[in-house]
Amino acid sequence: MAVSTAAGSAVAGEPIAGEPLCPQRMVMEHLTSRWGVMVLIRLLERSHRFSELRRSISTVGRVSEKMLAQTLQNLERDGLVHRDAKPVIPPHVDYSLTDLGREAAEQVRALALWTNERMDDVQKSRAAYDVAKGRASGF
Amino acid sequence: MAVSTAAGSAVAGEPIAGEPLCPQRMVMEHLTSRWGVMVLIRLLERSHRFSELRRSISTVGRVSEKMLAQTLQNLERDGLVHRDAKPVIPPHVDYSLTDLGREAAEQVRALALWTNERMDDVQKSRAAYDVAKGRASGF
DNA sequence: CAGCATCCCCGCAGATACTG
DNA sequence: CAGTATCTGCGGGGATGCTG
Repeated sequence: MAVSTAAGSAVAGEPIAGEPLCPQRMVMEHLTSRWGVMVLIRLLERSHRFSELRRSISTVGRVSEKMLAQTLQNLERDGLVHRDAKPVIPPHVDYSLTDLGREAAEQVRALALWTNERMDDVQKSRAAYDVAKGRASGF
Repeated sequence: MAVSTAAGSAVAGEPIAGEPLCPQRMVMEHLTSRWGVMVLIRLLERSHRFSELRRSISTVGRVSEKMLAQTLQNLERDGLVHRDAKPVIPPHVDYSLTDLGREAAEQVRALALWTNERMDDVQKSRAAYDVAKGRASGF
């Protein structure tokens, strides 16, 4: 495990760090992230509390609190989600879409719906592709 | 090749591996991946050759050949992109959208266009959020 | 209940080299 | 030209523990 020598970078003439992504790409990432999609779609129906969202989404896959919180923060920062924290004990926080967020959510939902509708075609295409490439699933 | 040392796992009672993502999520990933979006939008105009795509996309950020190839393979496997390899020297490969891919590309483009249109609002929201949180960008 | 801080694994993706 | 193969780093994201 040759730990020493910073090695990497090799020739190096410029920073090794990947470019920071243009701002629009970042919005897209937030909108289409694994849980961003689900959050937006759920909030399109009605506002939800934190753990309400979590349970609701759990039908599709487990969300860690961390990732849900992060997702919500990203969306809030982008002005897509409104966070209403009521100063009571125990804490009660409602999340809802802003007008901007509603627009975004409609787009995202359209894409998600299309994906669901066309899933069969995609699956068939995948199977055909795999067979053609000899990557049999059964072997 | 992904040796994946099962090692550690510490407490673990169940597999450490993250769940494999439902098939629909995988399609979404391909469609909205960093380069997937660009590829679909470019191919919506007209068919492109490999390096044509690469150059065209490079206005937005550098794509490694590896990632472009991978992106195209994913989209091809999902039946969204058609690959036409002409048996000549030097090689000549044309990529174009299938009917299914065209539908997908329209959805993705709509989302991308919305993002561009609303970018100003998002940026303002971000700035306001950062100020409110004390994360001043200048200070 | 709704988070934040910390630790740590493993898989995405860039760089480099080689091929038909 | 249009890819493949191989190595490696870095950071996304899960698990756990603590707080208001």
